[in-house]
Amino acid sequence: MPELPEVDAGRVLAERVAAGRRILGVRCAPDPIVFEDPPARVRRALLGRRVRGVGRHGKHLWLELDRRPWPCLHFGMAGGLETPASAGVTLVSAGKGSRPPGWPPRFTKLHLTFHDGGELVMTDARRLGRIRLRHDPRSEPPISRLGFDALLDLPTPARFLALLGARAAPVKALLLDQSFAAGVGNWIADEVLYQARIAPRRRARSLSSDEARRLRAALRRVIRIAVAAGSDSDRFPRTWLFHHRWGRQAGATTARGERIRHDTIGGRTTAWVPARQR
DNA sequence: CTCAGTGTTCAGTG
DNA sequence: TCACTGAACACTGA
Repeated sequence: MPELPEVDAGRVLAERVAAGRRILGVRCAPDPIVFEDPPARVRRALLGRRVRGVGRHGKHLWLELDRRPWPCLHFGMAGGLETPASAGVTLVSAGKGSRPPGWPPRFTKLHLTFHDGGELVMTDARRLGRIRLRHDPRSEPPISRLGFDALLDLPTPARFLALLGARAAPVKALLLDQSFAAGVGNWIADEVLYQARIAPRRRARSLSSDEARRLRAALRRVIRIAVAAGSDSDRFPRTWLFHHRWGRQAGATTARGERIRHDTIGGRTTAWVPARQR
């Protein structure tokens, strides 16, 4: 679930299910990797609290409770939020006390139940996600170390150009750097570079002001459209590289028939189109 | 059985 | 010291 649009979809889900509700049940999986704090402390912090709202910065999400500390969630490579409805399970005349099949889901790490019967679950099969308690998430690591939120705090074109000028890394690596733009992950970085027509190995400081302008515009467009689609990739425009990048060895091509190349840049598999990106 | 993957961290390098 | 790179982490699914 991890790039900004999917985390924001999680924020919307949590807002709908949890905001204004009191937490009546807390179940923590015995997982010392995902839980930064002992489950007992997490439980004590959450039980009986009312959820005031849900915050997000980049790929980090947190619940704002009526008392601190607050739980902060990061979803790693494979984590996510679910409710019985979002899990595709329908409650139809289930017997008293019975649970819908497949609920709670496999790989559940944190399971919250609310006074109105709602439920919220964080899952993480790969265990690269984290659950931590913070008194003021925005002012404490790791969230305090993040750069601008790619949806809510995009710098002005002039400021964006200045930020690029300070960096020698390949622009692909810079886009993945969360202390630069919080929320951008591997597919968004590739999509943005494709739409901006900039080659991923270009050094950030080598971009012209026009290229920087295109990069910023593409970043804003991709993030906004993906968020507006509720992170449902079936609703992303068919022209996006996203839909074509996976065709690996079969000789993948874009919707316009251009060859897609796969290289490792910034430590990640990078899909790009040499015919279009310079 | 092997390997890639919507991520982050940290040791090593220049 | 700063910046950047690549391996490590952990586990599923192709």
